[in-house]
Amino acid sequence: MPKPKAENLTEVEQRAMEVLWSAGSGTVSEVLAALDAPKPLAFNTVQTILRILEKKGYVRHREEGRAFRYFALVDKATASRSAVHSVVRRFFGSPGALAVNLVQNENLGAADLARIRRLIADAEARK
Amino acid sequence: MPKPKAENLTEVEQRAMEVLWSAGSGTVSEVLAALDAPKPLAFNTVQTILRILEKKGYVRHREEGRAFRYFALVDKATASRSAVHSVVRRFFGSPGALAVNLVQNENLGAADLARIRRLIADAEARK
DNA sequence: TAGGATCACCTAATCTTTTAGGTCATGGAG
DNA sequence: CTCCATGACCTAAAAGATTAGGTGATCCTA
Repeated sequence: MPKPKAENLTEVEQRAMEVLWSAGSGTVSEVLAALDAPKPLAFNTVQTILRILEKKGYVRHREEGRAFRYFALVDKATASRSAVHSVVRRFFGSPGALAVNLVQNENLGAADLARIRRLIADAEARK
Repeated sequence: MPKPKAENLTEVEQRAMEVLWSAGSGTVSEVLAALDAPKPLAFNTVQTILRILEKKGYVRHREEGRAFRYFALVDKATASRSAVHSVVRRFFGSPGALAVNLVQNENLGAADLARIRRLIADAEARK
């Protein structure tokens, strides 16, 4: 996809991106309406957030009548991979170490465990 | 137009904590010496970082001669769990979903995979 | 056609983070 | 005893994050 930014999403930025990811796109009004945050933000605040996201390269906009319609440039999978890698780098050293930690300490559900078991079986069979 | 903020570790704060975690404790000078950052920081800069960490509750200090010796109040496991939970909350919904994602997409090493396989086998045998 | 709603843009206030200078106290070297 | 290095404390400046007011343009409706 587009340019990978080393920047990280902040809290409100994250929530705004979440709206765009699940709705596909949004005007300022639409994002504002979809953001049922603890406190409702002002129209101008959402507008500023989207402008900052655009400056950071996370979204672009297209004119649509009088308003701007915003589209995510970075998809959720990319953003989540970047966030995961940041945690891995800071605390675990490798993705595998994080995975081990999760399985060991987070009391995962039986369905998740079974799914992981099958993924590993497949991987090991294929090698 | 104020602004509150969740209290997470930032980049330099993280590095300073890393020093305390691995050394057990440290004075400003010791932390400064151990921080072989890209840029060497000023003594006063490290001092400020430690003061901020103390205000945030991550460390405490004890007088030692003329200097302060700092100790981590939050251990690395706790900080890493908090960082992982934040990523899980923002992107995955559950720790299991993150674990599945890692096993599926991150091309883990054979040793990690084997370790996870054994952890799951144990867990499933025990239930 | 007047009035309100919607919107982009500009500006700004506040707060945090990162970085560091200045001041003053003290302890050790000469 | 004097001087300097070390250290705590205070202050602050630059940058980024968060929130929002003000302004003027434009569109919709009565």
